[in-house]
Amino acid sequence: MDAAAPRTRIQEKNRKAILGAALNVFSEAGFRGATLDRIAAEAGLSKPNLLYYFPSKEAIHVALLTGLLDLWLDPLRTIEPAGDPADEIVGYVLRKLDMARQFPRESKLFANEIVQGAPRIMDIVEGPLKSLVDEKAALIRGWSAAGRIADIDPYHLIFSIWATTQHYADFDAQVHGILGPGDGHFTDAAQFLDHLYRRALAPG
Amino acid sequence: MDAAAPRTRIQEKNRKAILGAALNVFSEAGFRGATLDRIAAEAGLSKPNLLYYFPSKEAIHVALLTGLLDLWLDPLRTIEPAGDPADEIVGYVLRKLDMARQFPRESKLFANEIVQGAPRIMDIVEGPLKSLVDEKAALIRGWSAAGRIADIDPYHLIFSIWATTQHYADFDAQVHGILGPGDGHFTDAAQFLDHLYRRALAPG
Amino acid sequence: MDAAAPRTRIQEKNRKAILGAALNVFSEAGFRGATLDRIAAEAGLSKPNLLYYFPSKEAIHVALLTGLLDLWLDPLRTIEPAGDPADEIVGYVLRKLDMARQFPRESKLFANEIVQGAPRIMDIVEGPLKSLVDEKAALIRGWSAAGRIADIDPYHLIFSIWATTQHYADFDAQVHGILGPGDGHFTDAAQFLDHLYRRALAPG
Amino acid sequence: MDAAAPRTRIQEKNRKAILGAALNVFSEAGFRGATLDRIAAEAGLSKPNLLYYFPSKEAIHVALLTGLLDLWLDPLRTIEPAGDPADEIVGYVLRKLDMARQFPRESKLFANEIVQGAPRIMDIVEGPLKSLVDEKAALIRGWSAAGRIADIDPYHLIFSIWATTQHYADFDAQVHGILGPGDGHFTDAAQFLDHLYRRALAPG
DNA sequence: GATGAATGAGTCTTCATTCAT
DNA sequence: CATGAATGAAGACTCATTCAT
Repeated sequence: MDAAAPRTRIQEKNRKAILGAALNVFSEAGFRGATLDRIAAEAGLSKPNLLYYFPSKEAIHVALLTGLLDLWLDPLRTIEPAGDPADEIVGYVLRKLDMARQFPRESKLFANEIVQGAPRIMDIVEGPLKSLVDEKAALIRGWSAAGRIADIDPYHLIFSIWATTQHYADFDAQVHGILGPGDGHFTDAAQFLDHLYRRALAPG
Repeated sequence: MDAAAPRTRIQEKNRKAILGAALNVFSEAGFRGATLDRIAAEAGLSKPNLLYYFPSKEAIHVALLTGLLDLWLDPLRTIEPAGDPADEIVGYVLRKLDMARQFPRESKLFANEIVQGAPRIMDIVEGPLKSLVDEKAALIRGWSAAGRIADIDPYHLIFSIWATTQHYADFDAQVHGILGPGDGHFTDAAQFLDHLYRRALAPG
Repeated sequence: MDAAAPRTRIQEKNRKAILGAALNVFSEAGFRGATLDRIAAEAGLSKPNLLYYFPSKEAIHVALLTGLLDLWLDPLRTIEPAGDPADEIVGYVLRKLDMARQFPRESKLFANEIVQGAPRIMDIVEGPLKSLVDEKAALIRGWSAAGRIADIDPYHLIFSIWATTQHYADFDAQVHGILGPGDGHFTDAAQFLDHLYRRALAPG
Repeated sequence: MDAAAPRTRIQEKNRKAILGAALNVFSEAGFRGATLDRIAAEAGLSKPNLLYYFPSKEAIHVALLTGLLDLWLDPLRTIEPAGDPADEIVGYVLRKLDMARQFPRESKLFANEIVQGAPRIMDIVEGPLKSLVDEKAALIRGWSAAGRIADIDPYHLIFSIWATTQHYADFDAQVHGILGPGDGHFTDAAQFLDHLYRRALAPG
C-alpha cells in the first residue's frame, strides 16, 4: 500500500529492520556520516542483503524521510478551523513538543537533512509542506483578522513553534549539557511554551 | 599554544584563509561531508600545507568552533543587570536574530555539530556555555522574583530564543522553500519575535 | 549429455529462451560485461532458475558458442570440389556476407570471444575448425595446382574472406559511423567483394 | 604538449607506466574485463596512486585510445595523390599489415572498443576518422574516374583493407590455432594481400 | 614553509552463485 | 521446476594522512 509494497513476511520484517536501523544511524550521524556497514550491522543483515531490499544508501534515506512525512506533518494537520483559536494553536505546540520527546530520532533525521540544504527533500518542502503551511497560515490569519487572536504573522508563528519544540530533540546534546540528563525538563518546557504562546495569541 | 603564538605574517594570513575556507565547507557539508581537498582548494593552499598549520581535519574543526565561541556568546553576555529587563531580553533576541542573518555559516556550523551530539565541543557546552547560561538565568530569575518580568523559566526562555532566531540560519532551506527566496522575511521575523517576547515577559 | 537429453517441452523451451537472451546480451556486452540478471530478465526467468538449466555463466556461454558452431561453419562446408572453383569461392564469400547481415549477433559473439584470446573455445579452434579449414585449403590448393584458379595461399584467402565479411557485423558501429545508418551498404559490399575475389582468383 | 601536460619526471614516467600496463590489460581483457588492480600491479603502483594520475578507469581508457589515435590513422594519411595509385594503396595495405604485427595490442584495443559499439570513441569515429576516410575515398574515386585504377567502391576498399590486415592482430588466437605459433605467416599474408589488391586495382 | 607523490583504510556497489522452501 | 532470500568476493573510487624533498 506504500511506495513499493512488500509482499512476503520476511520482506516486511527486513524492510522494517533496515528502516529502523537506518533511522538510528542517519539521525545520529547524518547522511554522509552514516555507513551501510553500520546500518546492516544494526539491522542484523549483511551489507549485500541490505542492498537486496534497497537499491542504494540514498534510497534508504529517501524511503525513511518519505515514510515519516505523514507522522511529521500530522500535528499541524490537526489544527481545526472549528476549535478555539488559541487552544488549537497551543494544542499544536504541545503535541509537537510531545513528538520531540517521543520521536527525537525522527526529528534529528529531518534536522540533519534540512541543515544541509534539504538536497533530497526539497520537492517535499516546496510541495506538500508549503501547501499545508499555506493552508494553516490562511486559517490563522483569518483568526487574526476576526480579532479572535492577536495580529501576528502566521508563518513566523509556525516557524517559531517548529523551532522551539524541535529544539529539544535536535539539540538535546546542548540541552542536556546545560540542564543535566533525563527528560524531566519537558514538563518545564511545556509550561514555558504554554505561557509563551498563550500570551502571544491573546487578542488585543 | 592553541590559537595563540602565530609567528609570521604569512602564517597568520594562512591560518585565517584556512579557517575561512573551513567555515564555508564545514557549515555547508557538515564535518563528515567536508573534505580537506575542498578546504585546501578554497584556501588556496596545498593539502599537506594545510596540515602543516593544523594537525588534522578535526583540529581545524575544533579551532573553528572555539575561535567562534566568543562571537557566538557575546550577545548573551550583553544582557546587563542594570538595564530594563524586558528591553535587555528583547534586545538580546534581536541581536541574535541579526546574527542569524549576518553569520548564517557560523550558526550552521554549531547546528551541525550539536545535532550530531556535539562530540567535539561537549566540554565547552558543559563548561563555559553552561556557566554563562547559569549566570544569566540567575539574573533573569532575579528579575522574575522581583516582579519586574513575568514568572517564567529562564532556561527555557533562553532555549526558545536560541531556537527561534537560529532557525532562520540553520533551516534556511526550509524557510526559503516556504516563503520564497531573499531575506526580506527577517524584518517580519523581528517584528513577530518582538511581539512574542514582549508579551511573554510583561509582568503580572 | 550436453546439448542432448532435454526432457520436457518446457525444458526445451526455457533452454531456448535462455540461449536466445544470452545471445543478445553476450554479443552486445561481451562475456564480462554480460550479467546473469540481464539474461534472466530477457529470458523471462528468475536467476536461480537460469542456473537450474545451466550450471554457470560460463556454461551458458560455451553452450551458446558450441551450439552456433555448425551454423557458423556451414557456409565453408558448402564449398564443393565438384563445382566451378571461382564460383564456389565467391559463392562462399557472398553467403558469408549474407550471414553477417542476418546474424550479426552470432558474429559478434565469436568476435568477442576470439579477440580476447578464445579462452573458452580454443579446443574447437584447434580441433574441428582447423580440420575443416585444412580440408578446404587442400581443395583450394588443388585447384591452384591444376591451374583452375590463380596461385594463392588458401589459408590467407580464407582468413581474408572471414575478415572482409564479418567486418560488417563485428565492427558495424564503425561502418555506420562512416557510412551512416541502415544496411543498404551490404549491396555495395557484395559488389565490391565479388569484384575483389573474382579478380584475385582468375587464373594466370 | 598532449592533453594534460605532465610536468615532472616522475609524473611522466608513471603516466607512461600506467598507459603501458593499461594497454596490456585493456587489449587483452576489454574494458569491462580489465581491473584497476591488474593495471596497478603491472604498472608497479598502488591502486590509489593510479587514481592520483588518472581520475577513473574510464579516463585511462580514453587517454589510451586518443593517445593512440594518430598512430592508428597515420598509415591512411600517407596515401598521396601524387603517387602511383596502385602503389599508394598496396603500400597502405602493407604498412597496415606491418602495424598489425608490430602493434597487435593497440589493434585489439580498438577492436574491443568497436565490437562493443564504440561507446567511448563514437565521436572520434564520426568526426576525425570519417573525415579522413571521406578525403581518401574521394581521392581513390578520382583515380577510378580517371581510369588509373579499376572502378571500385573506395569505402568498401578501405573497410576490406582494415579487415584483412587487422585480422592478424585482432583474431590472432584463431590464426595461430589454425596455422600454429610464430609470426612467419605475416610474410605469406603480405604476399597474398599484395596479390589480392594488385589484381583488384588493375584498371580495365 | 611548501608541495608532489603515495597509501591504508574505508565506502558504496555489483555479481555469480548458493540456500531454503 | 521455480523463486525469494542471502552472501562472499571483488571492484571502482574516496579521503585523511604521511613521506620525501
